[in-house]
Amino acid sequence: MQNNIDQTDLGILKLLQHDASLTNKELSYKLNKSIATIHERVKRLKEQGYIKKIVAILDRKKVGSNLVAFSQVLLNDHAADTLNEFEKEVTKFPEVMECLQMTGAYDFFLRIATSDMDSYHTFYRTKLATLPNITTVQSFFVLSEAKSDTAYPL
Amino acid sequence: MQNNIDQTDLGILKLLQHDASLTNKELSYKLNKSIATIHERVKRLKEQGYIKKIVAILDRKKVGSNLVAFSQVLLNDHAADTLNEFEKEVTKFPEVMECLQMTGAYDFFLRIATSDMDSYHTFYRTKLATLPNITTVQSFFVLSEAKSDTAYPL
DNA sequence: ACTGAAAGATAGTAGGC
DNA sequence: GCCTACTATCTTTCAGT
Repeated sequence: MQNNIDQTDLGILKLLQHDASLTNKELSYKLNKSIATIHERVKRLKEQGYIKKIVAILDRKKVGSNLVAFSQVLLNDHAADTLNEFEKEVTKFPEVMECLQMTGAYDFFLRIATSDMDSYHTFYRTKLATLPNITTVQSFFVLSEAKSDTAYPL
Repeated sequence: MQNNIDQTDLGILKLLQHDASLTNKELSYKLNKSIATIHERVKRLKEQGYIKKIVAILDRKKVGSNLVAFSQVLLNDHAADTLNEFEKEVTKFPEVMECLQMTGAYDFFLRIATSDMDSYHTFYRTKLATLPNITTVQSFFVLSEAKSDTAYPL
């Protein structure tokens, strides 16, 4: 944490990462600052990259992503080029929401959203498994989400 | 996917899940509808729960979450009460961003954000490991994020 | 459903403390 | 760095098609 942000900035970040539809007026009331001050802070937090983006979180089942999988991928070669090439190709698939390189027995964790098991199967056979240098893919499927937050502890 | 949404609604969802700072005016231009129509659609998509919330996505390293872990948890008892109790308690920890019940050898996947390995260790010893009925916890740490999206394929 | 236009609210700017 | 006040822009409502 770079300490060029103060308590007011932190307050703004805490609130906006849970609800970015709050107006500057509402923030100014909650944080006891003027609207102009809040406006200036929020602008700076965006410019300096503390706030990367504002997004709408959708109900995944309502938009057809009924099946979410975590697939752990092991490659047969760990040269930088091989890892980069895998990342470059796998991140192109819209089903792949996340691609994380990890410690442990596998190289990557992928979060994959599809409509059902058939379409996961199709994704696996026609997209994921066609990528070069894959040794093993082990997949787990989400049964339920007791918590699903994008907010970091602040 | 319930089919009470049309191509315009889908267009709105596609755009807003990547950038919710788009104004109705900008959406109306991109989707060739009037501002009032877009306004009405967005309002309905929120009311019907397609859009669950609008959030700011922060730069995790800038706000001190330098270490992200996925911890797989196995419980020693799979009665509904035990599972519910675990979920109820573990989701209270602010470090736990996600708690997903999963298929496979483990019961839960937790996404845990801390500032460094020391503070992960403290979290593990003073919070996670104090919960009852845990048999095994296996943790993997994020090395890099080639893709990290909240947007579902639409 | 969609539109255009009015009314109300918010974002963004400027000047001063 | 913070404020008040002003202007520009956007949201929200509504009568009309």
